[in-house]
Amino acid sequence: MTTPGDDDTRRAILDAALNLLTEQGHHALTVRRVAAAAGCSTIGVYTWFGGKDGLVDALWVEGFGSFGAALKRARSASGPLGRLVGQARAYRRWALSHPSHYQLMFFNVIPDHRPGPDAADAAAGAYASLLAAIEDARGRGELRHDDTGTVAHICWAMVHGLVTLQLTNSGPEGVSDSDAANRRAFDAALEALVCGLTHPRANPPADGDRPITRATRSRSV
Amino acid sequence: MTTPGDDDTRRAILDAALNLLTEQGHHALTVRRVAAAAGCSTIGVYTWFGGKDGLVDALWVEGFGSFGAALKRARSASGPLGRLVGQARAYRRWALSHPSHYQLMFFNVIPDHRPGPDAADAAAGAYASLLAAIEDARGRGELRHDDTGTVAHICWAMVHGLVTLQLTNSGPEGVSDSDAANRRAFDAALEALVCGLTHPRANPPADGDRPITRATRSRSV
DNA sequence: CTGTTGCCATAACACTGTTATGGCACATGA
DNA sequence: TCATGTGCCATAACAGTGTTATGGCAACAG
Repeated sequence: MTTPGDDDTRRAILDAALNLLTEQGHHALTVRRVAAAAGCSTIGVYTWFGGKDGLVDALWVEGFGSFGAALKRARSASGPLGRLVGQARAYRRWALSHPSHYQLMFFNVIPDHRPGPDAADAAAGAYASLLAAIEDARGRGELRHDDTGTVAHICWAMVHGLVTLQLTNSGPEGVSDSDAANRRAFDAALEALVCGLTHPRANPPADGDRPITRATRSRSV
Repeated sequence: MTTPGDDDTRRAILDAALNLLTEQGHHALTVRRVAAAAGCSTIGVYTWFGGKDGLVDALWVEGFGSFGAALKRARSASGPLGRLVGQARAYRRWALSHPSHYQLMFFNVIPDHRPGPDAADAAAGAYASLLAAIEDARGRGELRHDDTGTVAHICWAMVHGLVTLQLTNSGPEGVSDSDAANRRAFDAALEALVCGLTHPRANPPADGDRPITRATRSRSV
């Protein structure tokens, strides 16, 4: 790995890739198109990034850097779990502001791409501020649950699911169609989740179902 | 559209595609490979499905048919929103039993694929049973919210987010690594969400943040 | 018998990621 | 100064992708 800054072609390629990603979406992320936009041959992508996977890894690092910084900058909202709620809003704001980048990082949109160690480190850095917010809430006694990892998993899944439904225009009703309706649903979901994570347990868990077994997997749907 | 059953090559192609999808994943869904497995030439995919997009649409119809039937068959769990909880468990069970099919339907994994009308209808059929379960809970007075669409959106987002984190092995902590830990997190999330959707509002919503504006979109991350 | 229609194989096109070949510029050592 | 090597890169090619133009063959209609 060369020190950043001494080679402008590497930066030109990365900028061209970012440009194509945000302007035209992930389907425009072609080695030939990136190289043409950067003003070099396709071989430049291989000398500087090792191939398309390495270029996507660099986009991961850039994306999770910006994403994690946005989470760290998030202001606390009022009410219990205020820091967590502020991060959830910042999460949504970043995802809706960088839809193509978010899909690149979370939607498995590059076929057979597995993030390398640098990309995984960048992702872990973004997760860190979420864990810090939960530890903060735990210190204040606002949380019902003991397990920080479980609470983080639940919060991430909720916000990721909400953002995903809006970005893909899917989901049961036409909520995703309108930005205002989606924001109302987002606030309602946040309120319900905060209520469920802070209230003392009122209804016993209903786990009367049998455990999931992988043996039920069937070939033909 | 020809009537189903009178042409065995169409069925052979569809079966071959299902086989490749479940056995080797979506990256094996190649027109040439599907045709070879079905014992015909690549042109068969075009005469019977109009191309790869049509074949993926047919896989959508098959998948949402099985998925929606599993949701309709879901037994009610005990406790409030019992029918909803039962559907959530059935949702997770189907997704984990058909991971490749679920990714095909929800992960945007086929580049530039937009579902056609048949596929969209099949998806809407799966959503219908969720809406019915929520209407059922509303009739019993178990729900705090009035808007059925919003509640459905929240529930779908929660379960979809949880399933997605497990299928992609992502998320903040190592919860996704262990199947047991993931199931515990799933149950905890369900319990918290049920609590938040049924309890009377205790904590006022904390929406002191400014509304999201699309103008904040920036090109360079 | 003639014409039309439906199904399909062959071969090609444009595109993708990747790499072998080779050339050029520059640094290093004798 | 000259030889050597190293780093960067363009050209062209490879295998693989979705798609389609061409044409052949069988079955049915007039």
